[in-house]
Amino acid sequence: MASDHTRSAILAAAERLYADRGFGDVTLRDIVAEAGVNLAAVNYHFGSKDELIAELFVTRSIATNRERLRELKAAEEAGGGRAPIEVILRALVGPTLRGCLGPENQRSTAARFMIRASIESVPPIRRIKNREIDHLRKFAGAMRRSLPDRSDVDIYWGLNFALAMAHHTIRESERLTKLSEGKCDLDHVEDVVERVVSVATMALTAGRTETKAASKVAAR
Amino acid sequence: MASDHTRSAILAAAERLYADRGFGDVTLRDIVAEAGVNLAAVNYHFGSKDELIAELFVTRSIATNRERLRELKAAEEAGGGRAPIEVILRALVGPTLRGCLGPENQRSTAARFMIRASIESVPPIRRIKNREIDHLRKFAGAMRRSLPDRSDVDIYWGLNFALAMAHHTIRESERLTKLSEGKCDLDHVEDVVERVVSVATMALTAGRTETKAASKVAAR
DNA sequence: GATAGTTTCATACAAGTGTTTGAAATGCAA
DNA sequence: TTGCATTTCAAACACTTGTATGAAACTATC
Repeated sequence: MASDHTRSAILAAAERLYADRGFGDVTLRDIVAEAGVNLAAVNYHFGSKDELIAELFVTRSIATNRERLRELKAAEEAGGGRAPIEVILRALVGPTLRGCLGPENQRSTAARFMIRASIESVPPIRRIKNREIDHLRKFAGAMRRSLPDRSDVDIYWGLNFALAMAHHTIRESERLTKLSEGKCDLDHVEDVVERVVSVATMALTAGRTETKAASKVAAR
Repeated sequence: MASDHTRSAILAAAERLYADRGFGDVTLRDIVAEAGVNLAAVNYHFGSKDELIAELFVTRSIATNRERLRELKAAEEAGGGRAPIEVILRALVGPTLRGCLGPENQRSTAARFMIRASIESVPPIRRIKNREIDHLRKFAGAMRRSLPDRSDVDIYWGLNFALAMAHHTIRESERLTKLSEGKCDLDHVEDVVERVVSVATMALTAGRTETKAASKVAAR
């Protein structure tokens, strides 16, 4: 393999264009024009358009997942195999939020790309996301160890809600800013992380009889 | 206007196909074949493909919004202009969840269509969703009246998280079922509603010093 | 039952898509 | 240099897409 020049030029151009304009209206011709390479180069180097998109997404998401697991492992080792639930949740939602939020003008191309991927959900990306379950199971396991009294159902719901808050906040960050007339500050990412972690922790630790709603569920 | 037959056949066929196969790979030709009408009928009756999609989505979402506001208004009138926060949240997420979850084999076409719309987010639908802010403001107002001691920021974050949990649970219902190996039961919709309402209520009412994470946020 | 307005239909159009092809250029080893 | 594999390139291919057209069929009114 000579120098990868064409290959990485395509990857960079594609990520930039998808980040800026979404998957919907970026064609291979747009990408090769931006990269300054020939149209056939995409199929030569990647096989197909979908495989190009998949490679972009896989690269970024394994980076995020590695970061998540690194934080999780560090926390569990520090706690002798059992980490506080807040720390686990922070390892779960922190990397994603840090990767996608922050001052808009200094958001990396990678971050903007991942936001697009989260909003538009194109087939090759959906396929990859479906394989993420094993990764989530590791977090479910850590949460179970952290909260041995909680039922599996409660653990899964807590996990689900934590991801919900993080992803939805990313997806709808523009709308939240507009709705709150700028009062909700999404540029201080660590504050957002703490808000999400805080609520998810409450969801997971609240006594079953603390609220009418919760007890109603638990009583079934 | 004669009999609307063609027009409503197109609407029904389109909704069914979009619900089953998503927006990505349903063409006008698929729709007219399913509806048993001529290809040109779509442009004659709706102007364009996008306007057809928009009409489908608008119809369904104003129905949901009307139901939400009906519940909200009833609650506020019963409480003399101030409703309990749980009831407000239930009015916010209840209609959507009831419309989109429930036993899979008895989910209406409309429900499956709305799930698709929530997952795929195609341009004409995104445009409509952007106009939903005014509608959400009404809920923000009711929540402020219900919790006069809470800051606007907290209110908006609570609203955001409530919607996050509802929508994410709908979008990822399949994954949650798989992840939890069926332990999280999404068929009993009212239980799901109560879980979401319960967590959102905690998020909105928890004392600022109840958890370390929350106090950290409030201290800024 | 003729007429005007609406609706349907087969067909064509224009444009854009990802992909393939086969030859030309390039790089590299012997 | 020669020979071989890799990479680039322009061009064409094969299709699909949404939309437009103009004639035909229909419907209701007078």
